[in-house]
Amino acid sequence: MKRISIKDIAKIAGTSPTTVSFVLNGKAKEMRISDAITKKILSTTKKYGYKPNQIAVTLRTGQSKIIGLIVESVGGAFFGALAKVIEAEAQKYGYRVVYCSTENDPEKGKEMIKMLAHQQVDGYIITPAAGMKDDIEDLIKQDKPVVLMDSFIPSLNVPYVLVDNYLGVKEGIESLINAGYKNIGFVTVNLDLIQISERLRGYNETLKQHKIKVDKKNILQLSYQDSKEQIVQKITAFLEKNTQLDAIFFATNYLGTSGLQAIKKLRMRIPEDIAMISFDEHEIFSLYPPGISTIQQPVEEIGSTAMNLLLTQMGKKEKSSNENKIQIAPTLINRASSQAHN
Amino acid sequence: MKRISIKDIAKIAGTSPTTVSFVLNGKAKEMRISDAITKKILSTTKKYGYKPNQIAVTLRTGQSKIIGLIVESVGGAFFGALAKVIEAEAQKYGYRVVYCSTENDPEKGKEMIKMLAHQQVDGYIITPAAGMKDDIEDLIKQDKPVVLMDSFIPSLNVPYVLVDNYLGVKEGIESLINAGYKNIGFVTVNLDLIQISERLRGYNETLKQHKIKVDKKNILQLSYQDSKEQIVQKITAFLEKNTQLDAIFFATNYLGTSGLQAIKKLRMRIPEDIAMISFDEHEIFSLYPPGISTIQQPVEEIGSTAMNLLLTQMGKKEKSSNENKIQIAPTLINRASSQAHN
DNA sequence: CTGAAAGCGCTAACAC
DNA sequence: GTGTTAGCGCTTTCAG
Repeated sequence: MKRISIKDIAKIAGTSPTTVSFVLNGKAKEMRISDAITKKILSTTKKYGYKPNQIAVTLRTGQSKIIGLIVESVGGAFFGALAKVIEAEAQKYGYRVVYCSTENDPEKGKEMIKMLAHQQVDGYIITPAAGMKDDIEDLIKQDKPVVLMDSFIPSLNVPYVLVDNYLGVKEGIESLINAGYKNIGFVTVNLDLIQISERLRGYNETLKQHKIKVDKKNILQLSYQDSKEQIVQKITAFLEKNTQLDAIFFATNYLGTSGLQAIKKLRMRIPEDIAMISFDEHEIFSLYPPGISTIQQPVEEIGSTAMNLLLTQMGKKEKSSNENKIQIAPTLINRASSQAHN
Repeated sequence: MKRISIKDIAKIAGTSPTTVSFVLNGKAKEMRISDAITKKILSTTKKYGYKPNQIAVTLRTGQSKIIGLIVESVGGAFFGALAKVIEAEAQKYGYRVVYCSTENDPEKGKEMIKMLAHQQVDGYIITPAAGMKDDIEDLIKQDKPVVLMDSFIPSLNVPYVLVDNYLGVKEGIESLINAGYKNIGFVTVNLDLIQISERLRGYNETLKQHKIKVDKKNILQLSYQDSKEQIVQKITAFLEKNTQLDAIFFATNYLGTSGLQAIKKLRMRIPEDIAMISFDEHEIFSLYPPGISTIQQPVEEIGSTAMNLLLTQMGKKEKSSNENKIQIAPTLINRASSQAHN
């Protein structure tokens, strides 16, 4: 059973491919095709379940109606929520979305960009890693619409949207300070990404603003290469050594869940022995006793903003603002893990 | 900056598109193209970074080299792990994977199939929902390779791979019985899917095999429509009413995590007040005190098996076995939540 | 050994 | 109002 083509439809309806094409693309009015033939075409396409071959359409028009979404990882709760809102928004404008993950490997990221380019993708939403700069630049040179998300590349003049990482950490640290915690540790990772360095900056500067001396040994910087077990191991050692800590801030949710394991292993109580806040939400944090405070990213807003920036670039949507470098304020979810306990 | 085409390369290398195509597709030897011109072509393609336009290739060859993966949800840990192994396997054979999610909505599932079909996808791996039968049948009629995963449609003769749901529940229930639990509850959902009904069958039959009377009021069947809050609410009520229960089995991981919340709300201790096992792994289960036992699906094996079945159908891989309806045994992860406590 | 040319299914300028 | 036709970029048959 071979697929039916526009020619077949034309033949059956006793007309030409042109007319069929016009009718199907809603240009019947414009081209003043007669009602009779319009109806005839519509009914035969319906009857035979004809749908245009998108590949041919793409080749002919140069428009694939596909948007490429390159994220760090397609596992993960962040991606799940994001995909949903981006897909919904895209659909409104007749676009589809294809997902790719880089697993934080710049090589893989570059490859994904190339692959999407060969597939003639119309626009890109990218969570950029360090090594991807040149490839993103190439896209720009080719006039391909690009939006960066969750991070950005300072030297590149490309629209982006991300959470205000500095502000998020600041709010978290201040809430700990206000609850009476004095020795706040910070666990982060050695990724050379804006969002990570902004979080560290949030920690350092907030402490300074509150006249608290920043002590290097209160900061643990893990390697991205570390396995989950290694991370737990290192956090455990860190907590054992730094008994002066009465609170700890984790810069990402996977650090936070690893931290939870370490704390559990040490049989420390939260927040009595150590208070805790993690960046990024995770189902575990709401469930794990006594409830872990988090800095929640407004995922939906990030997704829809990214999509809007992209659609604007593609000329599908009115510019809603001249701003195209956007930081969105996160929300501090206050659970028991960061409360005072006197 | 327009993209460079095969014609341009031919012109620059002083040859014809044909020759370039042959060289690029590794047919230089076969066609006995001279070494000199082969080298010339290779160097110019490299120099200009030429890559064939996949859209044109697809149109011409009818092969998109893309596999469509339709799953229930692209959030979720199951999907994350699955995507990774499927993508890796696909890449070995020069295929790409595009993901779609149905969110358990048959309408959306049908739409996704159609969409992939218009994109000329070469093969499908589908997690089928009830309403998708006709569309899957259409695919078969069009000789499109299809593999079902995680579930199957009994009336359809299509290769599939899924975990042995019956066996998984059986092992879990037996481990509870062996630990001395007598009144084992079962929480499930009203989805009309093979894997769900098999899990219930596992519960019913295992009890019977151990001469335990199956009591209807020990079974809670939730609606798929229920929100997370409603589910927690209903499980809470169920536990409050059925105080005779000393253990409970959750048929899926989202039921399990909801159950955890209910148990937490009721301040019941695990396993002292109630023992627990959940189908499907989830990060929470390893972390939540005292550790929740689970029936773990061998995600990697399911993914690679599905991929193998598909590649075999597409004639890309030797048949490794004549069996194409495959059930894989799950693993019982024994944590403290299902241990005896006397 | 290499190249000309047809054609995959569709759109759209241009005819009539 | 409707049809003819020329490509989009590529592969592949067939003819040199």
